[in-house]
Amino acid sequence: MDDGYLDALTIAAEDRVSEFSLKAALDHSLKPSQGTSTQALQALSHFSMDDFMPDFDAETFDGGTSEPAFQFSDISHPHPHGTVGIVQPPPPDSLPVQPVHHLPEPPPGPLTEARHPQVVLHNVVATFDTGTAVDPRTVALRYCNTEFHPRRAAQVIMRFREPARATCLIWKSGKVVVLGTRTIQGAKAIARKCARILRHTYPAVQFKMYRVVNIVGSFKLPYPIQCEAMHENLRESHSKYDTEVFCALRYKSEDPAVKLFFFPNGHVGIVGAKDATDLERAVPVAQALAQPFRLHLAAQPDRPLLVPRAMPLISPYPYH
DNA sequence: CAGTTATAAAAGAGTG
DNA sequence: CACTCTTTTATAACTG
Repeated sequence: MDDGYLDALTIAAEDRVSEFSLKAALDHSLKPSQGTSTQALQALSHFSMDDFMPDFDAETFDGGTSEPAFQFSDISHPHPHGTVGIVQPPPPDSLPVQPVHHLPEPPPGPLTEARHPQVVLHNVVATFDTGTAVDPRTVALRYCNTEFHPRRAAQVIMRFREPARATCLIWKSGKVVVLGTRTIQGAKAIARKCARILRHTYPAVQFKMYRVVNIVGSFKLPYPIQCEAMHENLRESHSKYDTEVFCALRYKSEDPAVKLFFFPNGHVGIVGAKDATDLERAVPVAQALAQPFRLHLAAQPDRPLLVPRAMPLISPYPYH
């Protein structure tokens, strides 16, 4: 590690430029012999953390003037399908977030929770095309909070401060993958933010072909499940249950086209959803599949319970 | 406590 | 040409 590198790191720390970005730039793009530590620092120091990740403002963002493709309607207005029955996970150290939109009035009865388990959205994956060739190395050099390991992968990783761990993967073709947001609208906001940031360097950057490709969510059934018995009752092509490998029953749903994970404690994971409707429709499907195999601990004490090998149910549940 | 197991999805370079 | 890798995310049992 040469002196120029250490100097650059020191000054970078003072300038609030991230160390790993500078390090990546030096390691993968620049040679100390060329005196490029200073060069890299100069390039990076043009951008402070706030320049790089300004708070999103739907009113001023991109103005919506130069490119008709930029529409803010989906940010300022609810999703066409709404987010009925879907809530965001509560932020740490705060009260649970209530659903944004109105839920239909639940039918009377004690099983309200069982009839309307609330799906929590955990991750959204989306893609878009800037329509312009991008040099990953240049992007890694120009912006802080980017990561580029050309020997490991071809894309530049651009991480965002808000929401936490929101990430964009940028390829030299100009195509971008957006990851890590917990709302469908948030993914598009990050995508647009990425496009705007790239436009600093590549003025021709557009925002084309945006689409959500995958949504991950989960919900809790109010009873434990006999996964072994459930698996035996399902078509072999659609159900996989091998506790030696993974402790959940994996179910391939066709409508909606998602993968469901049934955990013995009643947690159900949903992956592969394309929109909020897929998540909503997965709930009754999962309920119908699991209901006949819920554990009735107090009902039949004489019958031995089918206990999954890898996950013994230790504590009794208050369901009869 | 971190990593492994499994899952979807996109991108594209790299490997067999 | 078909995979693998990389990234994100929840879920939970198990290993080091």
